[in-house]
Amino acid sequence: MFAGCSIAARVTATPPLPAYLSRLNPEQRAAVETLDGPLLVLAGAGTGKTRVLTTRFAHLLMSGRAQPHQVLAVTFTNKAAREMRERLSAMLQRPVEGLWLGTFHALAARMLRRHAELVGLRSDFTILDTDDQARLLKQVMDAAGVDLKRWPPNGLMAVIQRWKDRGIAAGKVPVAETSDYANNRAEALYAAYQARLVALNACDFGDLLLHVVEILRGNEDVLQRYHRLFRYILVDEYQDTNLVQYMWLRLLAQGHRNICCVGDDDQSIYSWRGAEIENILRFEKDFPGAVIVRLESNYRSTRPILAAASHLIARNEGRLGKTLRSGRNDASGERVRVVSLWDGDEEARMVGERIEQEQRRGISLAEMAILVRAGFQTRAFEERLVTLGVPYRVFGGAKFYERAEIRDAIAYFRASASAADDLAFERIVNTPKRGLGDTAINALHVTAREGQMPLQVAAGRLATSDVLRPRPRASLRELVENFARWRALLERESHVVTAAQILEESGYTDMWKQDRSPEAPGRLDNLKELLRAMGDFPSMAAFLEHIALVMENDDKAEGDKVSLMTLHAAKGLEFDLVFLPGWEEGLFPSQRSLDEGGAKALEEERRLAYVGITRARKLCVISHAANRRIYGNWTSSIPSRFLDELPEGEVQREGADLRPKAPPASVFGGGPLMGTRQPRVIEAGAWEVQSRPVPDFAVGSRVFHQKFGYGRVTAVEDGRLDIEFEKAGPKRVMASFVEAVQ
DNA sequence: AGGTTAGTAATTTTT
DNA sequence: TTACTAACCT
Repeated sequence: MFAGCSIAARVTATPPLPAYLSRLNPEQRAAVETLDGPLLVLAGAGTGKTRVLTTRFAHLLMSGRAQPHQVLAVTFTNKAAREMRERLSAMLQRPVEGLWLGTFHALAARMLRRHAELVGLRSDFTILDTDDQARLLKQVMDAAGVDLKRWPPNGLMAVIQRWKDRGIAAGKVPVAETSDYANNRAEALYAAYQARLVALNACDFGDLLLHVVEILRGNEDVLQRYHRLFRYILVDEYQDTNLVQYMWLRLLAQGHRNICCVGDDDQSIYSWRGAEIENILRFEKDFPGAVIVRLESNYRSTRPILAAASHLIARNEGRLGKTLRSGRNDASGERVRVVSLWDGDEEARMVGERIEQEQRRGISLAEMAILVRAGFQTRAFEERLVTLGVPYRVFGGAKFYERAEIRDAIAYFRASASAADDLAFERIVNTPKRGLGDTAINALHVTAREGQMPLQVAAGRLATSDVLRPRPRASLRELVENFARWRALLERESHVVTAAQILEESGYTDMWKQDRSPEAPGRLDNLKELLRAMGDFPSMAAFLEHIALVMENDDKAEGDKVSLMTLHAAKGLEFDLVFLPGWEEGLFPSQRSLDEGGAKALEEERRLAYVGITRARKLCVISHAANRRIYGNWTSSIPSRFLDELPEGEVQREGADLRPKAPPASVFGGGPLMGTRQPRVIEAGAWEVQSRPVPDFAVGSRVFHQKFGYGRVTAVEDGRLDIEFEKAGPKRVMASFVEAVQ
């Protein structure tokens, strides 16, 4: 009884712990409760990052530290933003309004609309998609007389994008960041492109952040306003931020410095998109006095999986350092499998068999995934799964809003809503075909430029002049009349009804109805889906404003299906069973990455491997094939160096007899790869050499190959043979895989 | 103007 | 191998 009293007294002495905090482990609680000052949360894979983020947000509100609108919460994807919003309102048990929660781009766009005039835009500026950007840039280059064959627009696009990622505005390119593209004309073209954007009252994705940073830098009063507004800043996936995003955050965090960044340097895999891993590595320097909390208790994977991932990633030099430990009691489990196979077909067969086997053992297909380095690798597995009748779903590919039919439809809507939207009008002026070819389009541009008018107005002029032949002239007249009518209709009818009418009357739906290709019905479905989605918005203007930034990806997770996707697309997901095929030098790590980025790129490839392994909860099956058909011809490959970097004790090797000997000269040739590579140690037994000695082959000798059958040697080079096969035609194969006959 | 063919290039893609 | 683009023919 006395004991009972004293416990009661102690409980009432400290305020009761809110339920949402009691569910956290100590390190997670530290991440949630360290509210003031800069905080970096290093969240290893599977350590409850999302839970910490949302709990921290909820804690800020519940403890009365901030009102919902006083917290700036930034994510990279719409999906992450949506998830955070949903979990937050579940935690607070009410819908939350007025949040500054969204993607970098959406939040920047929201700010930019408020201050657009400070960078020469109107607040109703259009956000261009990649396609519009490319076309506009091409026009600018064309006008500047650049030889587009010699200097592909995509190259300049990349240069400009990189500048924007790094916070460099047109006219302010530092000497160290110049590009020799098109004989040093890149800077001038950048300026011309930006001028065109302003003239069109438009900006691209990169501009959203860059413009806002310029505004915050140049307008103290605006900056002050945001300092007063945001008391706390939360950032997700900090390892993926680029320089301009960092600048934006830094400007906003000046003063109170209540910035909490959550991320994992070991999962930084987007440097090629401008992400700077240095941002997270130098957090302490950027924000002196910063607290760092490491989340290292992993609740996702078995011990061997964690051990394999940790051992591999420990090879990287540039990392803050973190060790995943199992947070579960039941964490023993099966060793990671490394399976060696003869060729890609056999690899696909192996994966298919194991999928069926595991399915029989009660694991659902939705809990299995095949994760590949590059998109084209999914094909072999698709073919196999189709043969087996195993349902699967391929993630990635074109996003809903990136599909041609969706962009076309939106272009119609944009051009209807605004006669000044030249890019939209130009996109659909001859879609469906209206007999308006190069001559007509050129005439349109000339008229528009001379009269300083939008293309649609120019089209009206041309329709009543005799510059064009009768047929295109009539087409233009009809189109101009249509747009005028649709614009009027938009004023008095619902935007969904109008949209449906636009697609009908323009002949756009008919175009797809008459299309015989197998994709056509799907495209019509997508258009219907688009119209349905429009209903969620109050007006056409509201719909168009949001579409560029927040149109969702189409992949609905319905049905029990195996997931097929790239390693990049898999970040943030988890599965019971994960297949990681194609672990071969050249493919993974990717030769191209290594060529372009050297040692740093190799570390990023290794992080990609780490991401892949840590997606698995129960079993991870890694494989490589000795032979693979790449772009139509057979190539032999050596196992990925990453396979040597797995801890021997946690790994079970299978199918050793088919592996080729240690790298003779790699089929990928010398090149930078050889320069950046560490010398490999081939453990005896691990990569068992074929017992049969490799005989010498003379040009002209007759040989047999397991896969291609009989053939005659036409050339011998460095352990490889060019062989003219009787059935399979000319191939280049490793000498060790053929045997001499007669 | 529009369809056909030959030539060439080929990762990863949050917005 | 495939997919996209640019010249080329009708």
